[in-house]
Amino acid sequence: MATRKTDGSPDDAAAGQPAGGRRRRDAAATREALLQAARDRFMRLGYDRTTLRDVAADAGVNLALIKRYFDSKEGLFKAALAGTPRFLGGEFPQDRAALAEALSHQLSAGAWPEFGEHPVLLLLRVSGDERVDSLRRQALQDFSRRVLEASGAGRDDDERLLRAELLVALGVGIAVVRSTVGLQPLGDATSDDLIGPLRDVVDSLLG
Amino acid sequence: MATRKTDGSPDDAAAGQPAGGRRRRDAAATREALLQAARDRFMRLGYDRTTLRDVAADAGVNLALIKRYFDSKEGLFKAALAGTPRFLGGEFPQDRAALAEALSHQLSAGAWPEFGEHPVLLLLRVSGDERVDSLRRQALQDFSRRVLEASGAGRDDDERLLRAELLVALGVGIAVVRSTVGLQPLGDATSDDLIGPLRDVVDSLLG
DNA sequence: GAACCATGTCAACGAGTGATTACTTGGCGA
DNA sequence: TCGCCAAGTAATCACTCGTTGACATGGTTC
Repeated sequence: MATRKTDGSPDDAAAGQPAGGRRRRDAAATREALLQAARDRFMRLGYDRTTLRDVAADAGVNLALIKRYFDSKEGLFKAALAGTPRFLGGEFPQDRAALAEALSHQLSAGAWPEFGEHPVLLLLRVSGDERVDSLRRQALQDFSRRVLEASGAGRDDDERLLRAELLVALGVGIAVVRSTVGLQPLGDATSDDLIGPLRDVVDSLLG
Repeated sequence: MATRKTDGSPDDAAAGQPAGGRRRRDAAATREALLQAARDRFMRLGYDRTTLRDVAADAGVNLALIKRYFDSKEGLFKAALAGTPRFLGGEFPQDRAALAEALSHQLSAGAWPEFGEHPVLLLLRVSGDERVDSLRRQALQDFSRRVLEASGAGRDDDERLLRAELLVALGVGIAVVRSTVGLQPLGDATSDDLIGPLRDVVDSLLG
């Protein structure tokens, strides 16, 4: 279904090759176009429902080039994972107010326009391959660890650890609920809508 | 892969036929065994990675019987969905303390032993078929609506609605995080571990 | 015991998938 | 201009999946 465009239609715009005159043989641009298409598909559909033919079609590129640049579907998935930006930016907020503020922005509708959905969803998709899945788990645990650190919880404080993880779970849940059910008003909530409740939650969990 | 057991090995124990002497031709038991195996697979692996051959093998039943009893994979999925028990029991708790109490039990590790994972996960799996997915969405929205009612929010109060939905998101997030990442200590948290933090969250969101 | 039908078995199909190979083409350096 | 190699193409293979129809068999009814 959707829009198959195996024809040479010039909508490989995603490539990002700067010059106006688009070249035809550009390995870097091809690779990038594939990556972007792959991230989009993997995030929206998950690993299994994403077919390499569709990714190649989205990127306006021949199927066999996926093997050339990423070797396999698994390789493509790994590369897509690796390109996922760090959540909550480079530095984590260091106090509760800033944390709530950051969360309300990161979790608002329409954040991550270049991803369509919240990139954390990429980390939830089961690939079926244990090597890939462990990579996935590792990334999500790293994320949690940073939230823990930001919350000021020591490694030894089990209760505070649990509370920080509940905050992570809330973020994951928001992204999941929004992507799978159009639950309103949460689905379209802006950062202004979220900041109040999130501040309350952060305070009650980590206060 | 896995354990194919097309032979007549007597591990159709799941069937639940009461008498000790297991009968060989028992439509109801066969149907139930298929349902149970299907729920398990769908919940752990999602719709796509669940193959009918594996479900049939788990149930110790011939593949073609799925068509007989459920007509198609979609039919099997629908039946599995329909059998999902209502979350939070028959009556919703009507005050915040009771709600926190109920949530801590429903979301504790090892609840739902007959499902393995929290059944809400079944509602998050995309099937790819729009008719099935709308069923799925409907079920999850019904669930949210009941939480809203329990929270005492009126339909007109958008902020309270949002706050109740955040509570739903938290529950979903806990189930998802636990199923996809073994995040500790959340992964093994008991209802005793959860009750404190959850009480705080419920109060801060709906208080 | 015979007829009959629900239950269960078997083997195969067609579609779609990831993977792979042999081939063609474009563009750059000498 | 001419090789040469990276970039891109087309075709196909091997395999798994859901689905299907023809067939076997048990057990109930008369």
